[in-house]
Amino acid sequence: MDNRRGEREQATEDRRRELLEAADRVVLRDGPGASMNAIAAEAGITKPILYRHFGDKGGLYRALAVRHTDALLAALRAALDAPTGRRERVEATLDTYLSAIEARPQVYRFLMHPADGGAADVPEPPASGEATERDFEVGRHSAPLLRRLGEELAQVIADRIDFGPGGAVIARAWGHGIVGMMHAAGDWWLHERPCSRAELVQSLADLLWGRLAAAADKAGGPGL
Amino acid sequence: MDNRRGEREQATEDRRRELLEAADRVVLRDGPGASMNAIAAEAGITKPILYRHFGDKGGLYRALAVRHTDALLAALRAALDAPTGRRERVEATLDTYLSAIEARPQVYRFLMHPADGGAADVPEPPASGEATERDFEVGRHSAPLLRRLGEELAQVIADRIDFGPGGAVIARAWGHGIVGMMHAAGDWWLHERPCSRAELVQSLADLLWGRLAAAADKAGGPGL
DNA sequence: AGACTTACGTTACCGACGGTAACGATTTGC
DNA sequence: GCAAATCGTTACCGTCGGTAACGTAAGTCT
Repeated sequence: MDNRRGEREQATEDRRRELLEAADRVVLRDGPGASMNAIAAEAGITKPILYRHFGDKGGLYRALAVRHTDALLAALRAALDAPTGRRERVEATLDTYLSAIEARPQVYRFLMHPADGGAADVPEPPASGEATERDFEVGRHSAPLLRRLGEELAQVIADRIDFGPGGAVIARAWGHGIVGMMHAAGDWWLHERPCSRAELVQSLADLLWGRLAAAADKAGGPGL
Repeated sequence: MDNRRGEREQATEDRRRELLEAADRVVLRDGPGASMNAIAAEAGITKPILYRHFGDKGGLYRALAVRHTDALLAALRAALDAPTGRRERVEATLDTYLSAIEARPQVYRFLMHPADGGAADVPEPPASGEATERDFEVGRHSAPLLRRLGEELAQVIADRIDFGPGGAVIARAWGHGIVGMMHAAGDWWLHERPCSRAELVQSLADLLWGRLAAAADKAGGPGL
């Protein structure tokens, strides 16, 4: 029985995995606007099973997001924990993040970007009208993801940098701020590719290193 | 005739305004999940009129967003153009942004935050199921808004700071990065209110001023 | 004045979506 | 062999964004 029970649980977990992989495929193919029907079809089953496994669409998405996020978080943590100087660590972390979103832009867009129709050939539901454009409700969850990253970074900062009293709040402000900077700059960069990854890393690290304060005013500028 | 024509145009523009105000009311009341039907009802008309005026939901949203965004942009530009020192200007800009989102959090959430149900009493469509949770497709447009802010700031930076050659790209990276920082930190702050506005402004300005590079390691920390 | 255009407004509808109820199979345990 | 639980289905609901078709009042032309 325990045996049986264990086998069952194992089986359902395997099933879950399988469904998640199918969902992954569909989301990567159809973009964030993938419908539950489409996912079910890809998995070779029908909707109610999906709902039995994940409750609702948000549940499925959450499971999907956790999968992808954990890998990214692990990579970032590794970069953050490298035994090098602070500047090198910051650069490595930025580069790790940018590498990740560069390597799997569709995953990135799915996780972070509310909507964009990351599909190659079918940006919108094939025929009929033109834009049912149901999102995957990604927006509902992308913020939590960024928050998670921000809190994580805040923790690292608080652990390593000695602010005075009340430093915890500063560390959190910095954590969220830096994550937001990375996110926004990365999003822009991924979209326009105006420079190499290394150049962006340098620019952002320079910004974080106070180059804004140190930079000279423009010659012919308005004076200040 | 020209007279007539002018009157007509004026009338339709007034109508547009009126509809936008109604939409505004509904969005502020029902949160970003407001439906076209609800907006039409609030305006005392029916859907097709909305569609004739704004094309589709995105059009309505865009018109709504422009209204609110322009004011914010103007305020930010004023702060950015103040005849003070750079640090003061940065602080003033941050403070202006935070003041804006603090003063009208619902508007902010509508513009920037994909979904959250900013409503006070009716977070989700009253009866029936529980979560139809159609967003206002805000996610589709919040990115453009942030992009716009980022480009705007990039322009200011490029105008005022003298990078070497290739400086335009650096300025844009900084512009988007800083806007992202402001956005993420502001979002976190608005949500948790962990400190006063002034404190957050100081923390972020310090971050931008290179305090990360200058800060001392923690005493008992892992060494670096 | 009476026909004609033009804009405004309506009702009624479409297809797709998220989500669920109700009903078969098929395996499991006694 | 037989009940129970599990896996899967079909068929459906309500809501949504969006549109076609139709009516109506007002200004325009002859």
